[in-house]
Amino acid sequence: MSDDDTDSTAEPRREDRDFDVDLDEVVLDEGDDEESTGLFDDLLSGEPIFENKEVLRPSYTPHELPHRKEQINKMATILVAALRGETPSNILIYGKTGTGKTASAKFVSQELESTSQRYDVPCEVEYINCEVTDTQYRVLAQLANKFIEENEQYIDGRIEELEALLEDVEEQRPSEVLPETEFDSTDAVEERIAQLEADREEFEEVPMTGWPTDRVYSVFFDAVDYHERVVVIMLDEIDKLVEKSGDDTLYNLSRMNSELQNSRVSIIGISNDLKFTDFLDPRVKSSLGEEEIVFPPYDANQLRDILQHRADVAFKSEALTDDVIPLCAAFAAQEHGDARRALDLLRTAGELAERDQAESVDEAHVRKAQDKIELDRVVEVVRTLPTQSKLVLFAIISLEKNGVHNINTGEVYNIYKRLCEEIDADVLTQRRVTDLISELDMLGIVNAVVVSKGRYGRTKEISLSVPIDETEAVLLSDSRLGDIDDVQPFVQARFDN
DNA sequence: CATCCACAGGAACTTGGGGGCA
DNA sequence: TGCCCCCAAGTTCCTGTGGATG
Repeated sequence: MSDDDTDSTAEPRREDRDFDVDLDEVVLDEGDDEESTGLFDDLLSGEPIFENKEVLRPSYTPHELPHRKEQINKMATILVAALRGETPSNILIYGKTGTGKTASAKFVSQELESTSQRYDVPCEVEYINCEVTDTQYRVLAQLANKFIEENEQYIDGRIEELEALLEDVEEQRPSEVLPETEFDSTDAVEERIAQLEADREEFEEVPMTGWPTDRVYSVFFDAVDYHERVVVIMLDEIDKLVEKSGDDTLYNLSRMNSELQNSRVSIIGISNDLKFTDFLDPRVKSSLGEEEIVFPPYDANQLRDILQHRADVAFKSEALTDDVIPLCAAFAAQEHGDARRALDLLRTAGELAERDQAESVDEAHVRKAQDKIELDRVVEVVRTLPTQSKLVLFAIISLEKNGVHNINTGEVYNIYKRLCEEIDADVLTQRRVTDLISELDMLGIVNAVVVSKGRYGRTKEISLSVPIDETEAVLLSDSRLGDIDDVQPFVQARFDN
């Protein structure tokens, strides 16, 4: 469902990053428009490099996950309990971005669900990405709505069965058919159908907001408990949830089992952060961490394997020169063994080669891809920043442009205030601005270190960690910041003081 | 060695906008 | 309509602090 397009285990990456590829492609038609035909012919005639680009996209879930057999088997051994109708232990999965946590977990849960259908054991897996759904209310609401949907399907299924049963009864004698079922008369069957229909009417969709949380919880609880089954709740990026809204959600989920009548709940938590359990209530911690599985980063050799696997499908044969895959693997291995990054790199390199109408992808394309990915990321992050953060960033850039290095909070705040007045924006307090600076730091746009300068106080030393001109251009393209004429006077004023 | 700067950053609170419900 | 809830962003008030300086 909608999960697949939000499955990123990585940093915020709100949209697909292809948006600016289109921009570049538009530029292509400036040069060669002598003929009205030929625009696309040229592009088509070049031997295409890709055979099937889809398998390189982050959203693609492979059928095979090299070098993850051990972890997958461990998950499977824990989860078979569900197929025996028992409650599986809760699982905590650790691993950095791009180590295949989500892919493996999704793979296992797909297998689990399909096996459970074959053996006719009621078992369901629900996936929630806590980076998107990051409050207790939203998690519960989303789960409640999913289970309500499930229940409606379940009821429809039951009603169908029962109606078929009634038909059988009409054809044969009730005494021959009914004894094999739980019913002793056709009336009882009809009653049950009416009951089910009434139940279905009672299900109430949980609204996005408005209800008290405990009401959402009880709707969710009833929905889960409606019929017998084992429910596995998969919480991706669980550390984000704990960070933002505490461990109440996890506490509620983990104590559910003791109150459920018909069903059993088991939780799979997926985390980037090894230490996030430190903030948990000890009870939650012990119940959640019954089983722990660690996904170590891939090393360069493993990455090479993975890339090779996919490249065989993704590219035409001979489309890659020999050093492309090792190089992609090496770059990604430097980024804590991030397979997603490696695949991104390979795909982007291929796209660049395609655009150059090159015969094959070579080392230079990979290096260009490396730069492009980083720049795209920065552009996207900066572009989608809230106005206030943009102003703060702009203040930092202005200082940097005027040769001020090791900028401190006070300086940023002063420039920021002037910028706000200039474009008639609300001026935030310094307290808030320090938070905004910290956020920029976490996004990797600036680098902020707290230093003590003795008598001259304690402050953050801030420096820009992205290309200055490109970033400035992105900021100025914002409709509100576009009005700023020249920053010199502001910064100059600083020196006058 | 104490002092004291210039903030960092935690906690509680407010504001305003999403909504439900009787 | 008035009262309830949830949430993000922001404010107010506050205590804490590393180390050059007097």
